[in-house]
Amino acid sequence: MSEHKELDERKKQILKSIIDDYIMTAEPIGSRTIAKKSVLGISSATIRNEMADLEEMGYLEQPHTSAGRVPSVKGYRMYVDSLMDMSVLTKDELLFIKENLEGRIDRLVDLIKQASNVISQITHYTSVATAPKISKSKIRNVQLLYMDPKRVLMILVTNEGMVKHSTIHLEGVAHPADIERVSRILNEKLAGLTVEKLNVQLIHEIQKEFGVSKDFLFSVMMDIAKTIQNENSNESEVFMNGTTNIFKYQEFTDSDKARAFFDFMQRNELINRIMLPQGEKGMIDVKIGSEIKIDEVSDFSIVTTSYSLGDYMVGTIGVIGPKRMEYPKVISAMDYITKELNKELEKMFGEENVKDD
Amino acid sequence: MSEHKELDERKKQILKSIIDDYIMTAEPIGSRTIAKKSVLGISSATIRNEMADLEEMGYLEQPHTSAGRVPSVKGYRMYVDSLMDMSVLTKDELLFIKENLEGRIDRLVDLIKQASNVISQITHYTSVATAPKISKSKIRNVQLLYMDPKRVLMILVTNEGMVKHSTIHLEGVAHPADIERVSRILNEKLAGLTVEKLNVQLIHEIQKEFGVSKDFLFSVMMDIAKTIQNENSNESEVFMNGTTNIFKYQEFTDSDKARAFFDFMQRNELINRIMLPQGEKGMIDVKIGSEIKIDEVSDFSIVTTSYSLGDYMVGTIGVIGPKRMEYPKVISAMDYITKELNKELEKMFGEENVKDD
DNA sequence: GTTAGCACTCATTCGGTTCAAGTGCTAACA
DNA sequence: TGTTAGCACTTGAACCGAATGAGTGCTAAC
Repeated sequence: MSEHKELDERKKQILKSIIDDYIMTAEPIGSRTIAKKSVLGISSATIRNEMADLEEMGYLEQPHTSAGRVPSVKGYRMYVDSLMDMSVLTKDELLFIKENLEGRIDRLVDLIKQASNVISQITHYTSVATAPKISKSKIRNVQLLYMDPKRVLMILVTNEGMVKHSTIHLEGVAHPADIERVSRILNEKLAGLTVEKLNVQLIHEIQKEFGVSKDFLFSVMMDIAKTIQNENSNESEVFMNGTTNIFKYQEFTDSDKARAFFDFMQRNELINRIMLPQGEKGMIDVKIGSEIKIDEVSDFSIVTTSYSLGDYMVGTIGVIGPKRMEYPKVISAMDYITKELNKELEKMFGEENVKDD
Repeated sequence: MSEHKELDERKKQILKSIIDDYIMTAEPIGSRTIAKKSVLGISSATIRNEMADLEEMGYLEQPHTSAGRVPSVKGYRMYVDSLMDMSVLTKDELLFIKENLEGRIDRLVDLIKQASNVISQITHYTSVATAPKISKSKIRNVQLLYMDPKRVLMILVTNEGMVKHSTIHLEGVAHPADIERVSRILNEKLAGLTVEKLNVQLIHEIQKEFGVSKDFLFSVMMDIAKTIQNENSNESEVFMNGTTNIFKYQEFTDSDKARAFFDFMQRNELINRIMLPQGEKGMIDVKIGSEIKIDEVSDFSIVTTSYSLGDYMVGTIGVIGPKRMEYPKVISAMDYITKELNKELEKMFGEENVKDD
């Protein structure tokens, strides 16, 4: 019974062994198993004593008296923070990632989807990604297209080449020629601006200069702002891959558990909550079970990190899997993939942004 | 033992009773159950005889000798084709559908997604919809935007107001002013055309008239065609709702079955196969178990129908659920929702198409 | 043609036994 | 004092056989 809370070296080794084993088997680990596998020339009885200590300290739990031990959240925490071996991806994995991310993808969202897809294939867990938020993005081009007397189609291209569109419903009646004229004016006046720059002054200015209807200008600008800021609302669009991987892990073969998982994965607001960017840039954030603070996923762990371009476009990618996740593997995969993704983003949009500023 | 294969009235009644019951309970149905519930003043022994006949004729099956009977695919087929009562949606359901489809949706795909969503909520099964195919659609507007010396963004608006975009990679180096000029020319020349009209002659014509680079024109046109025809390739984009409803049905609580279902639902090529438009316009197509001809879903039934606008835009919506599906309810829901959807599409795009022709 | 009655089948349930894994504790040992 | 062998004890899982009961098919009588 160590009277301080610091774990001595041997306890650490034992804890690590238990967790390594548990991650592979999902079965409670007994003292004999560790005694046999561990390099420490130590009997099972001694290990039993140590395990009792570790349980008392809160690193391990016992499903029932005659079963082996299972890691607690605190145990996993310790494991992730200071016990686990770092892992390296195999040559094949690195190649697989590169091949699937480099080059041939033109669209921002397709790239993100692909990154998510790659992560779930490499890790064998479920991966989630949120679409990038681009509130600080500049307007490259705005175009209004006459649809019918009551509707105008607004197409917006941001500096990154993202294309958004929406339909504007008119109060009055419009003529194609008018719409086209306003379209030209707006394109000229708004190009290069960020959403924040769209304000009442600007409307006045344009109105004065060109004599365009104030109401119409107002609804168009509102629409543009909404269209961009949709991306920026508290609910981002979410991409998922490998949800069925959950069935690979015995603790979720029970159909109630699986169901709970799928139900959770459909709840966008909750997914968004776990996907809030955490920590500093480039940091990989690990949350284990109850640390997530959402009851529905207290049996899971999530590993998230954010991708970005400069500081004006940000999104999050993550992995969700059982608490006994292969943390080393997931972390190294996420790290590498995020870097590749960032590189790719830089390639796609990097230079222009520098150039434009 | 009726010597002809035609079922007499009583057998039909019994078969219908059994299937009605089985749909509700998913338990094999015994002769006593039917004797008690049925209006025919007939003893269980007689029903036993009839059931034996029905089994011999292939309408029923017996999981094991001491169990009740279960409908066979042939039984369900008979039920769907001529036995079942038609159902009517409740006032609340009709209202729910109207409220969720009418008005307030601007975008084509959002409307389809919403229809799929509504179907899964009304039926409590999984619903699937394919994005509309629009190969015969006309070009309303084409625009090229200079991105950087090697890339041009092409934005295409179809007559229905669908916005598509893609990035064109250039061989040579382009100047913004050139791009803009070509953009104007193309917009003028291509507006109102269908994809099929984009051919080599047209390229020559434009080249002659404006002296634009042939290579460049060619790659832009290819891109436009590809962009529209993507929609028309053998793999449409698929929208799904209510996949987790599968857990509601006891025959799929077994996690292997659930897993098989989810695995299937991820296989786009298979979903596309079951979603091929069947039968005539407005027809509701029911396929039961093995009739689907895809092993992975031989435990399911699917009900599909297509939505359309004129004859140049078509997509399919469907429901997938257990073979013991509530066919009457699903069929009436699909029927009503498809009609609402078509009305909505007509409202969105109907008049203009007439006008443009 | 219908039905009562009965012997038979067979999946499911339930209690009890055994089994094996694992523990905690004690006592002996280095 | 820390380590270890040994042992009694706990407990979930697996196995087994009997009882249960839903349902059948068949026979014989109506």
